[in-house]
Amino acid sequence: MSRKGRRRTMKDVAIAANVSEMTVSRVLRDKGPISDDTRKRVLGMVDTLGYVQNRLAGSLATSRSNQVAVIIPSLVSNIFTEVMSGITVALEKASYNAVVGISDYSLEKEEALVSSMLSWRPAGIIVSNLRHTQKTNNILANADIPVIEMMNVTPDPIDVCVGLDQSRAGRTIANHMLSRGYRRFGYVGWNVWDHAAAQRFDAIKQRIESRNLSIVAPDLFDSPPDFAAGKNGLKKLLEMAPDVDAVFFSNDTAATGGMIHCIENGISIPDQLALAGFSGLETGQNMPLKLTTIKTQRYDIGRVSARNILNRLAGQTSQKVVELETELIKGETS
Amino acid sequence: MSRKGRRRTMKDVAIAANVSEMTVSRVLRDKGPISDDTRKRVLGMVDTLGYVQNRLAGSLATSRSNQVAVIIPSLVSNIFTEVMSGITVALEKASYNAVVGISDYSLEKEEALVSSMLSWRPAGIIVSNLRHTQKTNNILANADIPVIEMMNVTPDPIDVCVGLDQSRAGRTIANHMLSRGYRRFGYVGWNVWDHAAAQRFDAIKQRIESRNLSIVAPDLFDSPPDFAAGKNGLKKLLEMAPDVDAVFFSNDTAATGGMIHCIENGISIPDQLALAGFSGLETGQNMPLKLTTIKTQRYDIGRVSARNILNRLAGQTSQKVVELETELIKGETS
DNA sequence: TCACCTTATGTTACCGATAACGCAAATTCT
DNA sequence: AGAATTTGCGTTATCGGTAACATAAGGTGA
Repeated sequence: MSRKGRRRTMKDVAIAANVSEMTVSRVLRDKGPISDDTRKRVLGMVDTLGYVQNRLAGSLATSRSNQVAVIIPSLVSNIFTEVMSGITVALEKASYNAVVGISDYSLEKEEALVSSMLSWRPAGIIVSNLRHTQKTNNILANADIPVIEMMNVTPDPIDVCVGLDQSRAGRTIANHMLSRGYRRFGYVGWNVWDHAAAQRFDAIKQRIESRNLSIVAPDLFDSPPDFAAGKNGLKKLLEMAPDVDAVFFSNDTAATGGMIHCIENGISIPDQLALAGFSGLETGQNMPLKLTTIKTQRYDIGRVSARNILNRLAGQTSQKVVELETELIKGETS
Repeated sequence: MSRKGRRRTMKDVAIAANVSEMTVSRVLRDKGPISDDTRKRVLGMVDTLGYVQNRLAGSLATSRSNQVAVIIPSLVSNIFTEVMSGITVALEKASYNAVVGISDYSLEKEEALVSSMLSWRPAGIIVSNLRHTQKTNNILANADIPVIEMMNVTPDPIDVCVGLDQSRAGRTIANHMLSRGYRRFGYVGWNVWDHAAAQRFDAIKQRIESRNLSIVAPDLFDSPPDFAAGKNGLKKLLEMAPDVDAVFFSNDTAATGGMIHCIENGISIPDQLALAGFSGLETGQNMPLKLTTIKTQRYDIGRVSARNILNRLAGQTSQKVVELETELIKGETS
């Protein structure tokens, strides 16, 4: 318990309990037959000495780890915090821990994070989206541990992908808005680095142009759109193109900001302007007008990704592509 | 580069480059004099073999690590995501990584996380708030690494605390609302597990009662209040106590939800009802009415906590208590 | 009673890196 | 030119655990 001096090791406990280090190890891992007497003695000494396992050594010896590396682009968006909840809850049940890295939507940072995290020899790794640097792809392909690419799906993932069909989601929301009769479209979003959002936008644009209509999509932001950016973005968009009658946002948070802009400026929704978001966050559904959006299973993406890793560590196989359903929420903003 | 076979080690690289393992190690860590020729040969082999360092071994040998453990109560609240940003940005500059654990506001989970994370021998640890189980306190006190308790301040932290004076913040906002002339107060929050919120509430209550006024504070939630809970909580509060003229929320997100409730129900702010939040989130300041709140330096709490650890690892000492300023935002909701 | 199986523990050899020290060749100094 | 450094690299021991095998004591069945 003393503050000074070097850290306690198994040897200290072993000597104090008058057994071998191996016996201490066995007691702590509940392996092999141990007499009640020794167990008690060892655990007692662990406690009085304040011994804390060194998993560096353990993991090195067994080449096993209970850590799963997770790389997400951002913590600011509620999307990824919900995904993280799904992951941590699923891992926790199996006494695994998530080690999180934030890439800030930068593929270079992602590459650095992947290298750095793999050097700790995690049991598995979860990365976001499908686009990576060539080197990242290489490293992941040779990592020899389960690799999940989450959020999006593709026929040829590095290992396994868990997510939703972003293009189909884009088409669905576009079709809905078209079917509601809107004809002059705008887009408030940020596609530069967010490849999934870009994919949705492309699908939206394609649907709209296939009807010989067009969509105003100015490049408004240099960072992922949050509430304030959505509010401000809509304002700017309306200055540039005052006649749009429906606006797509790249996410619900931005769309909610847009709704506040309309409320503040007496723009009547959906008569004057219709709004559509993406994600189906609680907040959007609790606004004065329920937001039209696509509901995604964010928590489940995390949960399923984590479970997939755990299952495979337990020897099971899995499909390469796990697609989760989305659902159109018609809402009151369109 | 081959998929099969065991992981590459330094030995593989050493043999391939025709040098000793030590030389490979030196090249990779940029230590000691190495001829350009050897360096090139080694790095080339590292690349072609796809060698990834094993930091378990390295860290074990040096008993040094570039990981900092961070335990936060939740990711759902924007507060902690901003704190996390501050931490990761600060650590990143020094090539350190944060390893995050979520305690879900449970002191028992926190205890388990602390044990688990310390077993990986991080360079330092950051925990949230000041209240921990006795065992957690013991473990942290004996951890022999920098320990930061963040968000709150106390004269006797385990090691160092970085945060704000929650009680003073509570008094400040209470004084402001009193000075605006409100007299029938309500509170929408969740104090059961969030000790910092409870501290603020106690201070608010004390101020109010010192004026011989009272505050209606029903126990409305069993989970930290988010947007929907704030909206719903205000509704319930007003059913129970229709005559309140000012409501404190335990955070801005909930207060924003409350504002939406008022907008939907034609409750005029602040004439009929005044609202006060806590945190000073962007969103609250972008609502139709700027929220009255206390602005806290969340990003800085994270940044300063991380820097404090880095500085002390570099041999510098620091004060035990680092208090960050708060600022009253008078807003338009009071 | 003896071979045989449990049960409970100890011994030895590693896991994959790095610290500390050693030493030859090349360079600089006097 | 010979001594003193410096440069460039190798050897050995060690970090703190665990797998695999060994071993001693006690119980069991024929």
